[in-house]
Amino acid sequence: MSRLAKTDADMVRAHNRLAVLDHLRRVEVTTRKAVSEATGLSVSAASAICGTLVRCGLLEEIEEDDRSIRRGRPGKNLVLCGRAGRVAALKIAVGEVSGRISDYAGRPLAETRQKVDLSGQSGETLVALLATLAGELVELAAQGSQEAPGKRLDKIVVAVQGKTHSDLSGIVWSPALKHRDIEIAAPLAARLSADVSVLNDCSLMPEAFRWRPDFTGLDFATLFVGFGVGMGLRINGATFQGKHSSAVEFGHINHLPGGALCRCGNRGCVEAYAGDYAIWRRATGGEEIPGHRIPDADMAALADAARAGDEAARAAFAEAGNAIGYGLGRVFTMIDPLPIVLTGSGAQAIDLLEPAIRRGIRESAVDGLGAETPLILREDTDALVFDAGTAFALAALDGEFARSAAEATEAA
Amino acid sequence: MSRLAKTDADMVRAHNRLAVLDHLRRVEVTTRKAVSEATGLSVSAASAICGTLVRCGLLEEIEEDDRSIRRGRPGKNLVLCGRAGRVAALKIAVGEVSGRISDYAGRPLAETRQKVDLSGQSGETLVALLATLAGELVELAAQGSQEAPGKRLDKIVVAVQGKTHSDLSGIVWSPALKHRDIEIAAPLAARLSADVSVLNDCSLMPEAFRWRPDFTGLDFATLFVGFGVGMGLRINGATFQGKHSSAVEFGHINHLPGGALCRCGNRGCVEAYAGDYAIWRRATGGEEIPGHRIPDADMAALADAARAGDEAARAAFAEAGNAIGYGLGRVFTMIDPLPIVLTGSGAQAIDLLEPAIRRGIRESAVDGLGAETPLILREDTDALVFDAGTAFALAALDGEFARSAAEATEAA
DNA sequence: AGACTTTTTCCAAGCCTCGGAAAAAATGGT
DNA sequence: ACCATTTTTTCCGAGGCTTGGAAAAAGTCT
Repeated sequence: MSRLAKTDADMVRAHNRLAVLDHLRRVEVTTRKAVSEATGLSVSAASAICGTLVRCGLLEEIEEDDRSIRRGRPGKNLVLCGRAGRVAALKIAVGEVSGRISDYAGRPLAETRQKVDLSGQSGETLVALLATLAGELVELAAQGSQEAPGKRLDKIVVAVQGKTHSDLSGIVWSPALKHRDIEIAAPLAARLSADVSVLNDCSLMPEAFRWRPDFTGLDFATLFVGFGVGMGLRINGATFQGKHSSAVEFGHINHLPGGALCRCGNRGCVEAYAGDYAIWRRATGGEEIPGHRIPDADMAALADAARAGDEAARAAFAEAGNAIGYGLGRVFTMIDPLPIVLTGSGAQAIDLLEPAIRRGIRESAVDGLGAETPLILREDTDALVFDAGTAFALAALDGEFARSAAEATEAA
Repeated sequence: MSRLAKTDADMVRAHNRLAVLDHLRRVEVTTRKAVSEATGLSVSAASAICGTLVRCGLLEEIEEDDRSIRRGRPGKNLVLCGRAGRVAALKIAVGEVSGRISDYAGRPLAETRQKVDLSGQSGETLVALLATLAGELVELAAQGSQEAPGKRLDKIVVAVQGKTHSDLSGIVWSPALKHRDIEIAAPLAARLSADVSVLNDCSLMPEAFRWRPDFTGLDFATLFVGFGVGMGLRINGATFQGKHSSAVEFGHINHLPGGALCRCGNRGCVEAYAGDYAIWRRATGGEEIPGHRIPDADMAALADAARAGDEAARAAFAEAGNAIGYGLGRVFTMIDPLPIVLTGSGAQAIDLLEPAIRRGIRESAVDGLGAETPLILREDTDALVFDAGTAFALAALDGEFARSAAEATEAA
């Protein structure tokens, strides 16, 4: 009925514990006093909460000879306890699955990658594949350190190229798979007895910067330009998740009515100009959509040709940049001019794209606002997705721990 | 530093009081028991809070012979107390200022409207004009009821055509005014000793539905099509406010690269096809932007001509619908397919626009998603803006009351 | 070794909300 | 007319969390 729910002491406790955990995510190491200052809690309350979290096993006190020449009683250093949990970020892409496992402190423990032809696979096979991948990661992590062998995962995030359900339960459609509507979260959770969330890779990306001090309070967009074109948005401090498609389908925002043919069946989408296949066909004079994915090496070669003066290649990249620029201009007009984090093969060809991108923004945004927006390059897309999935998982875990707060029953 | 702030008993109290007030905004009349059920608070807590709010003068108990044939002790009816405050919604448009004053219960007390040539006015004159307008409204309201004469306003919302500062302090630019960067909130607040917020009219519109049960939890867009084209968004239960321009500049989302000339100086904006002036020049074969605002009567006549079979007029409306449709398709691709509340002169010509709008959405959104989205007409734009401004003001007032909670010192 | 400084812990107090019991206010049956 | 029943409201003690100040702890400086 009512939109506003009540609040009580339990929620106060959970909220404040989460505030403490959130602070630790940002600073790595802190003291009770610093927690008090960062959160606004009284020193008594901050100290009490820290004490509880240490007893819960979420935090631990470490001896660290900071030895800054300060007088007075030195603060006890507190850090997140890696042993409190484990999360995995898995990634489903065309012809490949990969993943990273991290401990509760966010330290990566292991990564793995596996080429595999997914296209014809059923949902069960895919879930089995992911379960195996997760098992491998746990195995690899166990080799690294001898403690807590065979420990289960607490939370798994699956990042998928393509459209996912907004309830994080599975895949609606993916270019990596022939089948549609594949349920992932429930069956994978049952197999691994871990919480599973399935999200679109691009819309997840802003999570990678969740605790980065230089991005705190900043709204920005992540832009993937490669075989497809996708976007993630951080607005008002929250990562945007649509109700319907879960993602900002930037690549399918119409660029030119009745324009070039896109994989989605429509005409004139941004992707139909800026996707790898679009740049390729434009440079090679085709109009069809290539049946195969253009290898990264081929795209790199094409970029080099453009740099060497190949006119068709130059024009193809310029047209791609123009479509991206107009798309960004449209987004900026709607939302706000935003800094852009760029990744994918487009980041490698940024020298060819940037002038056209900025010109496109200038021509399409009111007062050309946003044409000078910062462009931050992150060439390693996989790392970005792993960072994002891990942050998403850890944030969710923090929330659960803050709520449940199982105080460890200590001996004597 | 940290993004998460602490919570304490004060915030719990404020939050729960706000939950009670929010419930009352939705139901008009309630009882302590019903409050408990709606908010999730225990009956004791709900009763205690209601008691306090009654003593604060925000709520009052009324005798109402509901006389439904129920046994048991009848609940005491509670309603918002109109005398607890007064808010005004003012509107600045091209050649006109208008306003409505309402009591704390949201009941309109008076409205006024005044044709005036604003274009060359300075900021001081504009503020003086608004102050006079507000004074008139207070006067009119005092005539209606004899109690509390000369009572001041608690909160004023100024809705403006054009771009406003995101801190709600004033106008960046408006088609109604020649001057730019006009400070409104501070000087008007000083004159009237009331809190003042300045917002874009279109982005404010979703607030009109804030407490409407049929819109609760629903994301939707409000679309104004008239002399300009603007949009308001309600996303994830919040009315979207950009950091930079405060508004979704839907009218200036690019429709066709290098297309028709727009008032903003760019080419190909949606407004350059769908604004009154754009439809007019297209129908009359011009390419220039008319120097004057096309009167509503002329637009109505043009629509009638189109209905009577005038080909140029039909084509002009169809082209406008197409641009709107592509614009919506682009928005839907980014955000989500959303129901649309349509207002402005475009609502009067919806029969001419709708087919082209839906075709445009179908051609530009992925899978044509959103082409069948509900289109809700609200022909009275002023009423919509007043509703929205009033709701915005009352919501802000509720928040302040819930926080401050000045318990009235009762005699004896 | 003693004075000083800074961090941490401890304790009583204040606010909320909660749950159950008691009171209040009306209806229905005998 | 009176008593049992039903439903709403109020009252009261308990529990939980934060607060502020005092006391304790753990170093540095002279």
